[in-house]
Amino acid sequence: MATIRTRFAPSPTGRMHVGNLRTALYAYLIAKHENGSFVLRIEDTDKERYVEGAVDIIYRTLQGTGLIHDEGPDKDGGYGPYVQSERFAKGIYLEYAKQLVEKGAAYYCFCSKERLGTLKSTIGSEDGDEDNEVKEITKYDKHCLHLSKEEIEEKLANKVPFVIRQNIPVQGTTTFKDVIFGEISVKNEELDDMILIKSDGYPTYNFANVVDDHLMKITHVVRGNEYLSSTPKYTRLYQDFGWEEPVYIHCPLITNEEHKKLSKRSGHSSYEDLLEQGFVSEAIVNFVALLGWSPQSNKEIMSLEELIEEFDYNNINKAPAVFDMVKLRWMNGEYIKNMEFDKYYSLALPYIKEVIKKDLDLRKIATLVKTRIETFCDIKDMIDFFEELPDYDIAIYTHKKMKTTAESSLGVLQELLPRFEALDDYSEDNIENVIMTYIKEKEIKNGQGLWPIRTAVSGKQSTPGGAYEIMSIIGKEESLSRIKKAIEKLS
RNA sequence: GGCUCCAUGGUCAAGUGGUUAAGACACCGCCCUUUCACGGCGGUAUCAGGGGUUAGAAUCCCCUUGGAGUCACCA
Repeated sequence: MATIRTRFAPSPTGRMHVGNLRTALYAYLIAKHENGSFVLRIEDTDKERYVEGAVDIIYRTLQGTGLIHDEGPDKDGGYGPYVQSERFAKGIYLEYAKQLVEKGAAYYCFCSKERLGTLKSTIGSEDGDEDNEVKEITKYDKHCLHLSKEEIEEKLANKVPFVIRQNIPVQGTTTFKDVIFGEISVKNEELDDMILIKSDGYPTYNFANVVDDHLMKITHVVRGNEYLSSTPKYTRLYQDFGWEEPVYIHCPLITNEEHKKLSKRSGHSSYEDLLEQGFVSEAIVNFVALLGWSPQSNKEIMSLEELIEEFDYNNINKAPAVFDMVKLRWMNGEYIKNMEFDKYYSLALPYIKEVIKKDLDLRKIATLVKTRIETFCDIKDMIDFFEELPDYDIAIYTHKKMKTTAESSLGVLQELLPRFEALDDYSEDNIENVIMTYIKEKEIKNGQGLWPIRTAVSGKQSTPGGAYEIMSIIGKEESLSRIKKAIEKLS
């Protein structure tokens, strides 16, 4: 069996959306599972949509997720160039398009936009109150197919703008096979004579894709389900060229909560957005891998290596999957909890420093919060009280389960204040000692003694860490000040 | 609207003719506990509907319904 070669072929149009990332991931996993090659190809045939810097984003994303390509613009594997605009410059696409013209499988078309406009027919529900989405549909009428050789020559000589269209037979059906969806047949009459070469000379995505996949010896084409309906046209192209078709793997769509395809516009996250939202790269990859596929073993938390080991594209689901942020959050929390401390600390530090300006033990704060956050962005609201005592309502001193009230709390704080004043070394142990001694003397429940203190020094109903940790972190001066303030409030 | 695809809990999903229909997230309860988390234990909840095929259907076929994708000189 030949070595598997898959490719990831993004367009440099902005950030990497999760659907795109998932496609890249699967392409990578399929190749790596079989020790094959993963190729990166930049599809920049649309100069209108080209975004400056987008290529860098692609590199950074691949780097960040660990989807390392074996070949690409920066790693020549003998099938370059790997950037379509460079391939275009070499005249590759036009050359192949002309081949098809020779064979009668494609033809020059000189129709104006205006004429094309007259071919449009409008569909859509005018009476539908809800979704009266009106669409225009064009099916080209093969008008230029019947131009004589002389007419074509003349127009070309006169520099009449032209495109090259695929000539799809009027009769018969076209069938292709997809690994996930099986055999799919479409009547040829349903297929439009799609444009292969645009009037600016550039190839369309569909054409460039076929030519490049063939030239780069791609064995498995991994792409989103949205391409399923254009695949028959690819099949025709392969057949017209006399090339062997690759194995198609159309991944199920990733949708939003409304079960609609994720798109930039739906305000949904790209990989970069997710990083900004405090997610860990590994968690994103892990989560996305499980959208549409699940391993034989019931494992959910899987490293990229484990994914490579277990991935089997025959087990990919057909149905679209909803991108569930809640579960991503959970998974991210798992990654954070299991993360080695130093790595965690370096990632968490910027978020901590955003709120903590005072000279506090940031490592300690980071530790307290490690098992409590799901994303790094959760840190902020959790630790703000270390920096400054929030304004709080004394109602929070009342806790039924702790058996505390504002009155009982006042008593505890007043009695404890002198002992805290007497204490110099605010280590956790010392503080614990002071408090527990007091609790034993008074023969009260732990909660009765601890709740008022934690509340007083934090001003919050819930906090990461307890009384000892908090006091030890904010130190003597601040602790006393907060307790005094509490006594004042409660009096 | 045409074409194509899809259909197991709220979500991700196992399942491939015989199961008490896994597991995870979420939700609820209990335990642990100085709060909140973490952790542990338990619970609610799924085969869209209708016909077949079969001794037996979540699994095979058909229809209905519902949903999605696509129909560009965008990818």
